[in-house]
Amino acid sequence: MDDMDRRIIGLLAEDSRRALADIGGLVGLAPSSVNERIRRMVAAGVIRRFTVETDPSALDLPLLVFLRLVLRPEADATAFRQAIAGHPRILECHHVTGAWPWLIKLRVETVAEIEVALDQIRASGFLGQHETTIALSSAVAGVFVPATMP
Amino acid sequence: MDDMDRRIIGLLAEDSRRALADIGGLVGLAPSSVNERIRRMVAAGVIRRFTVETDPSALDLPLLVFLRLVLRPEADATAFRQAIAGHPRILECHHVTGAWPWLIKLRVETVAEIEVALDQIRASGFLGQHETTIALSSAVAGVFVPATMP
DNA sequence: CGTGAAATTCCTCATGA
DNA sequence: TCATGAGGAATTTCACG
Repeated sequence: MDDMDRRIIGLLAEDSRRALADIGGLVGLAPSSVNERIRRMVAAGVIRRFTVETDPSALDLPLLVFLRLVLRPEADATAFRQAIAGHPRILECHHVTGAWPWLIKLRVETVAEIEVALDQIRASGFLGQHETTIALSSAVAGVFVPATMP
Repeated sequence: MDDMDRRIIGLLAEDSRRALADIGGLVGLAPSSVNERIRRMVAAGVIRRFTVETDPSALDLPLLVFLRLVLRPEADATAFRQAIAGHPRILECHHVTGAWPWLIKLRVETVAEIEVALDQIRASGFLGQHETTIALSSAVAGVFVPATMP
């Protein structure tokens, strides 16, 4: 991971379909050298995957929702992690500092779907107190990559 | 945006370097038809860009931080949006429901950088009360796409 | 670790159904 | 809207500096 690698990553983030020759021209390397660096970064896990950023509304997920919650006292955090992993609407779930130890970010099609998601989380049996926050607009929207179906 | 388009997007999200022939084989379409659908989705803005997902730690941004804040009463929300747009560490900034109207997500290299970022936001002159939350671990990490340099 | 050229694979585009 | 096929690019590989 030297500076050259970082420049290549920046260019790929902008447009990962760029030709190796183009990238090479911009960073001052032969196409095959660029190719070799990309191959290494993929192998090292620096690059996790080549993907597409999409418009969430076009995929019928216009609502961005944050859930902050505490688990029930007897809950097993490991089991909770597994219970929510793989939920198609949950984009992120973090264990965080503060009074509400869990922060979940999800995207849904309608407000009704918020309740459905909450019920599904509740079904794990670990849900304690919780708080729902809805995004009204976004000054910086973030990158949306659709879930991959299994 | 029919179901065929959705399947193609799912496959591209998984690996956007897949050959058109592969995708066509999986969804039952000729390579040129897949190409045409992708071209249309890019033109329509359904696909925003082809990009790469990376490991934030490998790019020296291991710390995930959430800021919740209120603006000062006299603050102009539009000016605030512009002030934070383009900040390299701010991945997301949403106007949300609830007692803390703004939610910012950022990635930084060290805890010291949290304070730097806060000071930069404060420099806009709009920052009121605020609360910092640090992610300890992530059950669902989310997708990290590095910022593109201007 | 980087290069350049050969060999392969892929994309593009015009045409027709 | 989709499929076919030819021509032109791009990627990949590899022997060498």
